[in-house]
Amino acid sequence: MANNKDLNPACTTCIARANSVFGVLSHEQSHELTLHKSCAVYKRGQYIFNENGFPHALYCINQGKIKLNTTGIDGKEQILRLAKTGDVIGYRSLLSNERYHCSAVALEDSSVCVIDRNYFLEAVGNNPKLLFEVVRKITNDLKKAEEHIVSLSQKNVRERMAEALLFFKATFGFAADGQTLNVTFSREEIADYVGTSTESAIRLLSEFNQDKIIELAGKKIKILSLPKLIKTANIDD
Amino acid sequence: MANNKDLNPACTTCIARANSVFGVLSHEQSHELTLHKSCAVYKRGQYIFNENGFPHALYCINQGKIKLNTTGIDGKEQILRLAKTGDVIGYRSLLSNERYHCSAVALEDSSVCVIDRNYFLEAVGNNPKLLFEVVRKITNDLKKAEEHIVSLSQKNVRERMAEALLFFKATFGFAADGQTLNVTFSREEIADYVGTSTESAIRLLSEFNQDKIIELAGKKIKILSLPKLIKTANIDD
DNA sequence: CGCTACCTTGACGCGAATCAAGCGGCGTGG
DNA sequence: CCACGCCGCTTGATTCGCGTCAAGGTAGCG
Repeated sequence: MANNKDLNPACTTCIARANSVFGVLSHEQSHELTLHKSCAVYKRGQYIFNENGFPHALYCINQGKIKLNTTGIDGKEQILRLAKTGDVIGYRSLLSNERYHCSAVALEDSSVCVIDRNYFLEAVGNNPKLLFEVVRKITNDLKKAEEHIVSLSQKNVRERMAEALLFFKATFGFAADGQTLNVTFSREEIADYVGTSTESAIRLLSEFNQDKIIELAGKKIKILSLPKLIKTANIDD
Repeated sequence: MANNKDLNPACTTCIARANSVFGVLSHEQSHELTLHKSCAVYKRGQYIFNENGFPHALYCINQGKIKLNTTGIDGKEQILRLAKTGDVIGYRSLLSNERYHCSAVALEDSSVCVIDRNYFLEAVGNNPKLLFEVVRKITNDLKKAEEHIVSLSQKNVRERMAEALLFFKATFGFAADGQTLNVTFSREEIADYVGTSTESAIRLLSEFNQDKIIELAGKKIKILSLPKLIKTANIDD
């Protein structure tokens, strides 16, 4: 499924851990965590886990970007969440003890730590602080999902496209130039987040380009005017 | 805000508790819970809590039906979740320690137990079983929200209306006749769940009525053919 | 160098929102 | 007790956003 590199970075010195839910672990606990995980590398497009599969592990992104998506009508994909370095994925299904209801796919070559299921469940059972961290993550996911519901219900595609770009920026930030989104999607993937057709996504992006809101260079998207983008997204109050 | 009735039912003998997250409490713990809550009655349309307010309590529905909704563009409402007897509401904001991002409104006259915030937070901190119950609830909310996202993205209004009726049935069940939905909404409320205009909701309901999928009698909705409804909802696999 | 996958643009048609008008029931007050 | 007014429901006409189909163009890769 994925190339298993020899290197297995230690959680104690992992830069990603600080921003992750495991930031609350003591040095000793981090060391123990290292003993119960292994690290794997996934190339762009490879699956970390699969819709309908049983969860056997928790995944912590050591370095990279992941999308969580699900297959809807006629095989059309819907991107539900995005994850970056330091994020964990797969906790929802682990905690609810269900099959995955979405798949995790690498958006770029990524190295991901695979944490043993039973170890994780024991760890959260014994460490309320850690469990609360995970709970905070899930409540945040729920909040974002419900905001997405309102957008899909009440906004038009143009507004949702602007929102999507703002969401990508909030999640992955900018590249070194401080303007270009630090992530690349195919047009279809953007459509899969916005909830529209690929053609409409393309049309809107090139409209934004003409309106000098963004600047396109292949898959690179440079945001020229954040205020214009916010206004286009019709974000109130 | 609400008429505070004198009666304060004991959690130890509460029928609703069995189906609620508090089902895992011991007799003694239930008794302690009784000491940290009070019961209030809300009439149809009254607010239990309000968007943007600070959470001071957890609410457990002793008897009744509640909708959780949020205000979007131009004041248009979006129904995000529904709750019935035995359900708790307000846990998301309590656990994430944020303001409410939606309001809770009584769909019918309801009696609701108000559980002290600090007591609840202590209780889940000391009782991993209870916390896991709440986590299971949130993960389920997240799953349903994400399914709703896919529907809003990929299905047309007709399919979503059929899904909505199925969802109402799954949540509140049937009345004594085994066919009529055990809940009544205004046409506008139905539209607020489906994510459409009131007029479209009305048109679709009367189409379903003509197609003998449902039968309308005022706000009562009788489901004549569950299979037809499922087919109309275009539920795959 | 050619194939494939992705991107782009145009034309067309339908679904559904919006606007507008009328109906019916219910509560209130004269 | 009836009249009035308000609110929710219903239906029709019109408009237009956006999805779909179709036809290239382009870039990366074997």
